[in-house]
Amino acid sequence: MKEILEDLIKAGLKELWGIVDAIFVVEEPKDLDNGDYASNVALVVAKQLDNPSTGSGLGNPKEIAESLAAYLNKYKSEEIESVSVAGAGFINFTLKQEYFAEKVKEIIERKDEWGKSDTFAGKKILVEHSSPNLFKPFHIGHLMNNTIGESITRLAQCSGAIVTTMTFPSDISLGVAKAIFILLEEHTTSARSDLAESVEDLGNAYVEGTKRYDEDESTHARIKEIADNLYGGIDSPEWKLFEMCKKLNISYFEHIVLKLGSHFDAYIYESEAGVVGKDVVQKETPRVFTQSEGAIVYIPDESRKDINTAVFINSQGNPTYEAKDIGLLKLKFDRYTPHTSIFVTDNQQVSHFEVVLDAAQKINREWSDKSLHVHHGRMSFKGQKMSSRLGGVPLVDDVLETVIQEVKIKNPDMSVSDAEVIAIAALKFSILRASVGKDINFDPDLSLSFDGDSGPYLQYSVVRAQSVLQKSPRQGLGISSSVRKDLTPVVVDNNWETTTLEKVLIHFPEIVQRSINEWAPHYVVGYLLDLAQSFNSWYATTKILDDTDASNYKLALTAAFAQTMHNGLHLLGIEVPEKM
RNA sequence: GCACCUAUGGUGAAAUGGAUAUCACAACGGUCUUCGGAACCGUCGUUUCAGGUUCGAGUCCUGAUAGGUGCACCA
Repeated sequence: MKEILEDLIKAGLKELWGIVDAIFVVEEPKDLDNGDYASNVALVVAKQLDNPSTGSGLGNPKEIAESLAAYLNKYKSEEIESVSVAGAGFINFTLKQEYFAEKVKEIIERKDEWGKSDTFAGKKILVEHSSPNLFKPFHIGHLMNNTIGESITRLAQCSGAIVTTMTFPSDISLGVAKAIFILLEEHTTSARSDLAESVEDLGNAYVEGTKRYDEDESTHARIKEIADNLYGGIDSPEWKLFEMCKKLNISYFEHIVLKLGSHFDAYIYESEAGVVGKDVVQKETPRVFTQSEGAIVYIPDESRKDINTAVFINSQGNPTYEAKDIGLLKLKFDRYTPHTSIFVTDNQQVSHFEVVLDAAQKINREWSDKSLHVHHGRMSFKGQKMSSRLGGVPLVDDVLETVIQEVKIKNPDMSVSDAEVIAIAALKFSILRASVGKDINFDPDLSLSFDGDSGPYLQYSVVRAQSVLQKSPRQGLGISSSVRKDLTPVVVDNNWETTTLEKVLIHFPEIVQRSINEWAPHYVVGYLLDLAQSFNSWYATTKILDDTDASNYKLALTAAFAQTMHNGLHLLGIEVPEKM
């Protein structure tokens, strides 16, 4: 519809003023009372006509809008009810009820395909997120990263791309050597049968190791020896233990990430990227990198005063984080040849990646041109309910448990899995509602509400709609059912007046498109809130199951709503519970 | 010190240079539910400051103020 309107306007501009190059938009109006689509074309064109070099001085937007609207009314396509002018010179289009009924039918028929775009059809997109620090427990920062990364992954899938998901566990560092030192000393590793508890032991060893290293210099020699053996992959008690811990951590990571709704096609470990990165950096010295004080560094050009010099290989000969990222870039592009390679980290790493990508661009242009760094804010905690371990940062397990308990207070009979689905929705929603990049101050006592703007509010609306559909005497109307034979053809009551719900429904694909263009899930969140609200309002004033109604339109509309909400929530990585 | 990011009702947020700045929470008042009240309807209240660009600025530019983050061998 957007394209139809754009073409119509272009034809009008050409016919009336001979303008062919105007840049204008056709969009969903902020307020749907103003029409179903709106355009700012007159405001834009006014400027152009006012320009002395192009002719007359008739730059009054309102008059232009009137002339154009008259033209459009004359030549409008059959779906358009009317074209009018409002405000400073906006052109508003109102569509006929037949058009909305047609869309409702389309939504029901297309099911999970409704809203899909073809922006990146057939293109390969690689998404990296959730990269854990093995040996450190999965904390609230990881949750934020995972939530945003997963949503971007799903947007990418929705864009028609062939998506590969990847994560980059940090498995090796001096810190890890410190932890291994403690574990070797304590011999506690094999004792625990519970996975979570074992992982907790490793986390504690990490903290303890850092402490011992700082307090007791006599440990340094041994810890350095352990680090060398780990970096070198040299067979030794520490190496065996390291391998075992790594395995344990990865299975724990997979377990928790699966619960959150993510799956990873590929793992590239930091230890692996370090070897590759060191090699690349050495080969590109002195062309790209420079020897300095025993280390190999990258010095940006004069023109890049905003980025810093960084060490890529330290004077010990070990690759730093920077070189590991160079290695990661090489591995990503060699293995997956992506059209776009998205990676998600927090804001603290912005300047780090500016340096890395600036250097990468000189090694292989593709590495920087096709990489996209999505960076999000940090999640901090107020609130009293959360126990915080690990230096004040709450762990995902604890947070999730706390929220599940909250859900159960509200509904004690609920199944564990439904409670978990709702708790995860509440958490993910509170992360995705804000634009990516903003810090979130998460206060579970306040900001994690189950009322109003919240994940459970969205879930509730669709659960209720599904419940109505199931109670209908007609069969097979739900999302999960494969046949909706009683809803097609959609029969509309002659006296039906277009509702806000229908007006909101038709814009879903445009919103999805915008989220893909900007890799910004929060547009979907905002839209789904509008959608749920208009359904709830409509629901409150309408009897859907109505024996006196010969048409099936109200059921069809309910099904179309449920489908759209379902598809939208999927993009956010939120599932719909059976009951709530 | 240098660089980057942020500033919107009491609180948390939204807004593609466009229409009367949109939601929710909180507060106050209402719906009295049999298709699910985790709902619906209403009241209250907002763009840090000073300039500038523009027909039009929360949005762009300059400066100030406040906060956050990063700056050589950690990740």
